[in-house]
Amino acid sequence: MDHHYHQYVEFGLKREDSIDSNDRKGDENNNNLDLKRGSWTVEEDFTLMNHIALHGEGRWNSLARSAGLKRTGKSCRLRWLNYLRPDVRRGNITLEEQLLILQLHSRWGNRWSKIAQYLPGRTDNEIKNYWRTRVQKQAKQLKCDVNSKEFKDTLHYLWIPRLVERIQASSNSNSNNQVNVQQTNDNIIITNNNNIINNNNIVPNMNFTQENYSSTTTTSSENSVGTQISDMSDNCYTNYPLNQGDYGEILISPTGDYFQHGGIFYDNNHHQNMNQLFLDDNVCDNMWNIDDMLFLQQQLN
DNA sequence: AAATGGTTCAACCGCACAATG
DNA sequence: CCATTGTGCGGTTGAACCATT
Repeated sequence: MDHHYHQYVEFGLKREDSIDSNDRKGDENNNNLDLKRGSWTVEEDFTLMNHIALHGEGRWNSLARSAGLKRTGKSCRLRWLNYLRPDVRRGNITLEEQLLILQLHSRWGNRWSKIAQYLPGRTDNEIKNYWRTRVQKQAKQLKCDVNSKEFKDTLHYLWIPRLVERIQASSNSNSNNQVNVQQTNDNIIITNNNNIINNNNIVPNMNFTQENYSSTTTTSSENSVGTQISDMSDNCYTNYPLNQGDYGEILISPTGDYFQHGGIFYDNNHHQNMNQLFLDDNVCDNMWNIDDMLFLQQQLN
């Protein structure tokens, strides 16, 4: 079970790092000695959400000041974009998302924000973390550099086909959206009904040979490199220690129509996206279907 | 039960660039 | 132009969590 809100554990400073030079400049007229760092509290989150709901986002330094937050503008921006923003998706990275990340990274490298543009609701930070904690970890276990040809081959010939296989397998359990995967000498073609996805449109230099692809589709996670490739999709993002109720009980009215903090009530009809932040777990699963992949293909063309 | 080591991910930093005046 | 301020990005950190001993 995934939850939208993680835990709040600290109400004080965790870090006493020096302040970013730009932030220092930006806050010279403020009292930067009061600047707070470290984890955001529930109160701070609602102050920020309140302020943005009323005044919009942007101009983060002045926003931080006028909202009364003892934070840098940068910190407010980051908190909003990576966490509080209503359309931030949380929870498991789906198979389709994993496939996209691998493909787009092979095309653009560490252009996290660019990659994130193609994964709605995912932040560059989250994708970067996924890459570092999952993909780089695999490279480490294979005892090869993440940028080496050896590892890239492993990605292309083993990992990605395995993902495609799993996507196909999961689609087979849904008879309304069956996916077929065919391979040519040059690329993989994913189809559902009359639609076609040609992976060459996504990653021009990613080719799969018949031999490589067929071998991986029949040997599951075993592979010819001699090292076990763990199944990334099974162990990611499983630890969300705080129940959503721990947060929601504070905020959501018994009817679910309003939530409130500090005496300010929010009309669910006008801020339903914010409530969705706490309530909607269902959105997270199967968001990317084959039609979305087709849409992506069109966008990339 | 306690210690230790590994993992995760939110938050930070420094820098580059854009916008503004 | 130049200086200042604001924004965005990629890399890095470290507290909390988890697994193992």
